[in-house]
Amino acid sequence: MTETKERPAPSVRLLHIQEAAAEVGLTPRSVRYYEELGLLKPAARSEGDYRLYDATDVERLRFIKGLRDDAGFSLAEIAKLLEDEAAREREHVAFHATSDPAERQRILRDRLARYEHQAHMLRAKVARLQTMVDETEGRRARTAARLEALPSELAAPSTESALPAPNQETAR
Amino acid sequence: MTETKERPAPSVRLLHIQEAAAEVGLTPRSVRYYEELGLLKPAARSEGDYRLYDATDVERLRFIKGLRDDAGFSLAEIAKLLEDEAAREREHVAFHATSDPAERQRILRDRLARYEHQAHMLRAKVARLQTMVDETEGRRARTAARLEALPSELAAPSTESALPAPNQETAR
DNA sequence: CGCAACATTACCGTTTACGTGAAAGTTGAG
DNA sequence: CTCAACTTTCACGTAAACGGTAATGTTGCG
Repeated sequence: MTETKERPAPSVRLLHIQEAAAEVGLTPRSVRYYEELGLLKPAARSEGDYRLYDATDVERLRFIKGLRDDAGFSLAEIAKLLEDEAAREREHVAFHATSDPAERQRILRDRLARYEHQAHMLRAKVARLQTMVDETEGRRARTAARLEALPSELAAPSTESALPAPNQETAR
Repeated sequence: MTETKERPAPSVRLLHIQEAAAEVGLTPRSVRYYEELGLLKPAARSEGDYRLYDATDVERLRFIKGLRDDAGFSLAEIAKLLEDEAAREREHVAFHATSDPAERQRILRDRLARYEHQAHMLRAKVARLQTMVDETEGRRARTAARLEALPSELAAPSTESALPAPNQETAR
């Protein structure tokens, strides 16, 4: 690899908003909107006030998108789920800054509680969704069974065709 | 249970819109809106044009609500999932009307295909959601581990009593 | 019957989650 | 240094999913 330039700090690749957004399948507008709602804050700003995103920002965006698309949460609900996470993340710095073990414990417990809450909500949603899958699966199975049972009737054309439609018109 | 009245036709209990809506946790307004979008049609209308819902209507409403709340589908997506189901349900009548086994088979196969499609979509969503649960669970586990690993310098008289955060859920 | 409670259609208002410019400034490859 | 491409904030526009209200008609219990 020929270095055309020195690479003093390749450690932190900061992305412009379009790159970050594209990375997770969002538009810059949405990302700004999420920031407006307090869902995240770019790791930094350039000299000219351009938003600059790091890896954790991108992951956070991905998580947000998952909550929205896959879990179907509203942005307001997502905001609650991540509520003070931003503020707490600032305290993550405080974690390393403090030497007080009680303080460290408090911070970690807070974080733990949040994750447990998130996992709980998600699992509840998975459970309800699974119920729907099962129901649909049940309907499918019953229909499949009826289809299986059809051939026998193929032999006997009219078993009970004397069933006049009790209601319903063909309107829509 | 003594019958205070004759029960000439207890077979089909038809509900007014408010009863049907309440049954599944919706508002009459939403139910009318869903009808406007073509998601369902009341089984009948009263003499004065009141909407009247039967059991299958209620089940359909419940399914719609599940798709919206639990699966997070938009009403447009739900419309697609149930798309011709309404039309096909009309054909369900045709199923009993026809004596043509080939026709019956076609109808059932159509129905089967729809259920399979629905189950497929739901399972895909469950899978993605499960991934999110796992990720969150992973973060939780790592945080828990770090908490465990905290130096037992807890000898320091912390201001807070060391009661393990009562993880209370306010979920409905 | 009488009438309170509920229903119907029609229409306007609201919130959410962005899209779409406009005007002005910033970046960075060449 | 230039200049196209990108970004900023501000502001207005919009589709989706209903909520509310009005004007009017329907039900059904007493």
